[in-house]
Amino acid sequence: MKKIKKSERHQEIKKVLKNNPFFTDEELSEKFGVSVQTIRLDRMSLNIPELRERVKSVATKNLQKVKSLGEGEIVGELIDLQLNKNAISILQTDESMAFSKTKIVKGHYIFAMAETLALAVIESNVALIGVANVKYRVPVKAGEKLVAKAEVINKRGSEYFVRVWINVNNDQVFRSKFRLVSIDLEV
Amino acid sequence: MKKIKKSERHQEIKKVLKNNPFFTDEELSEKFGVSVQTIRLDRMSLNIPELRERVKSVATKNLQKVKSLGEGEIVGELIDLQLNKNAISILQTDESMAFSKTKIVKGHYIFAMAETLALAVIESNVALIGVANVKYRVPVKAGEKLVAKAEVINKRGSEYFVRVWINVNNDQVFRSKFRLVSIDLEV
DNA sequence: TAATTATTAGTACCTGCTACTAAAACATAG
DNA sequence: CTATGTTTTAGTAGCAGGTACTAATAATTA
Repeated sequence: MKKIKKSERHQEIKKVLKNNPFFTDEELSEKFGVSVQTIRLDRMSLNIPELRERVKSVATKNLQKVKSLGEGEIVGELIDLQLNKNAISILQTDESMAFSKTKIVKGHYIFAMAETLALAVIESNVALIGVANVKYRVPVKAGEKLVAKAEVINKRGSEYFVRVWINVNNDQVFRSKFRLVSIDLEV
Repeated sequence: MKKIKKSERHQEIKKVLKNNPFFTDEELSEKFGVSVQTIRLDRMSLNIPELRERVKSVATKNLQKVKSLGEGEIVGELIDLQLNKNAISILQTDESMAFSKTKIVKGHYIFAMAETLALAVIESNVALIGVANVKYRVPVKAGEKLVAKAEVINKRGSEYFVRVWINVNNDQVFRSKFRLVSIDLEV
């Protein structure tokens, strides 16, 4: 490790911790060939919290994200539901859902929103077995608020057909038709 | 807090820490009206690591998850790529991707796999603007290994058409056609 | 009632810090 | 070259949230 200047080391520390927040001060001090105290001073002036706080923050941030895709949850916020008839959900998009260069929301977020709403509108345990007429009409930009509407359009035995539209300000950005079937549970 | 038995407390502790791993032993001891040492013994016999380890594990797990859906990454493992021609990826599914009751893999994982492979096969920066002929043919069970194949079937100006199939043991479980357009970047 | 199981108490030690004081090393200007 | 300021290093005390251990006390059960 060749000797580098304070300002340079500061940049490096920020970079290193950005893509791996799990280094202790001691490990960093070895990495940069300076004392632990120097690393502490560096963190102070860069307003970087201690290891345990960094780890905690990563843990809590992503726990929220995972939970929103978890058991029984729907992607977005369910604001209206008439079982076996129709449902409405909204989803506030942000940059974490988008490609960082283009700021265009990744398609599977939109799809997940539609899918989970389609599942939510049916009361029983269903599995998605078919999707038809899917169309992404215009790209969604990070920050736009999506409104999804689901409508059960047909039921044949244990098979349901659900249509889902997603709009931004009344402009349709997505639409599709889902085919769902009830699943019998053996517990 | 009424007095409960050891076994009952054990179940409760597991449950509590499952949906919030951020409690200290002291907080748990207050919650259950027992001493800190009892909580420690409980954790020992349940093989539950200490707070800091729990936090760290949540953090690393979710950091991986975020990274695997991050910049330029594809869902699954890219095993073959001929730019602008075709690509193959594989994805080992597990229970974390499935509905816990039915063990059926959630549709958006499959969709994300197809979408990211379609994006990967095109060299430039593209946005997904259309999907057609999507079909989930049979449900995928947790544990099954998905093989996705993408093929560029047409190119009109900045617009690409990519077909993606996903198979489990040569049985097709998904197929679709993506429409992608190049994006001009202003940095 | 005795034996067993569960709970509590207490001590020493650990990691990865914070907060602080003070000395040493280095750089730069006059 | 010396004085001044900046940067780095050293060292101490204390904290949170533990581990690992010993030992005593309470509650259950045979």
